[in-house]
Amino acid sequence: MILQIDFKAGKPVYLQLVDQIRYAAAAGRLRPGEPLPSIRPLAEELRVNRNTIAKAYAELESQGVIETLPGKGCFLKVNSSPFTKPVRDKLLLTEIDEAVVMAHHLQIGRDKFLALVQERLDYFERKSTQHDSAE
Amino acid sequence: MILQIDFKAGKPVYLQLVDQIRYAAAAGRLRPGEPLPSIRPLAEELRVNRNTIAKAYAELESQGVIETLPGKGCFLKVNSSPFTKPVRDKLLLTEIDEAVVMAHHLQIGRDKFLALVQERLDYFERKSTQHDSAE
DNA sequence: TTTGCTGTCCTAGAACTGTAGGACAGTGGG
DNA sequence: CCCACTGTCCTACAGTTCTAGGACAGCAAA
Repeated sequence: MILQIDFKAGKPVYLQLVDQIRYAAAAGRLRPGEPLPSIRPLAEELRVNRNTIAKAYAELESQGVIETLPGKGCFLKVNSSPFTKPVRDKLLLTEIDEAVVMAHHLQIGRDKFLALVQERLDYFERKSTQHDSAE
Repeated sequence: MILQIDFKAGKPVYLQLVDQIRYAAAAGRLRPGEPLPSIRPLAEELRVNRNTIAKAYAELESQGVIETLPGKGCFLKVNSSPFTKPVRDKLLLTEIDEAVVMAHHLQIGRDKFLALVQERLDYFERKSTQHDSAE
């Protein structure tokens, strides 16, 4: 887990961490069951308060991405997504709609949009299978 | 333009308006060149300060979605997107990646994801052509 | 010009958010 | 048990954000 934060990015540090960890999990760079860096050492390394890391982990836990074993640490969840199917569908639909609306305003056509989507799906799929076999 | 705001949604009012207008434009419910509701009447109707509406419009203008003609009002832009191609690509890619990462964590597979994307593309396309011809 | 509309700038206060430090609770090896 | 580690809760404060009201500038019809 290589985590980097940008203090002058405008974006809150804890959200930068949330995004990076979500992304890393989707790319297979962080695998189910694997432990996340523990809060205090990571806080020291990144030069932030431990509660900033704790807040990121709490957010990830509420999203069902990680789980906390009291006294042991935080781990990437094996079976992600604690939400019901309708809730999951709604969450995803919102994201998809945002992308589709964005494409409209950027005047990017259906074909190019679909090509980009497939490209990114390939990218994440390739990455995660790489990490499954080798690494 | 039917705009509705939810004061207990947690989301800032001006952002609710930005989203609704972007969405309406993408769905063809608001067409290029068409005027937006003027600030003061809309503010009164929605029971918010005029600056809240003004802030939403300012944000939309900075996104290249609408334009302001001094003394006349705000109108949906005809040729949207004042950004360069690399910037547009990066903006869209960010949105797409968010959706793809979300799908991963919701354990929604590639096929269902692609089906949903196409469904939403169809939805917006259909809506906007409906509004082009009829109504 | 006057009137009434359009959006805009400036300022201010209330509310919220992000970050931080102290004290506490669960776990496991010596 | 005791110590060193794990994460958590509580409180606090600085900074930002959101919303709001007053005064101002551009446009157009009477």
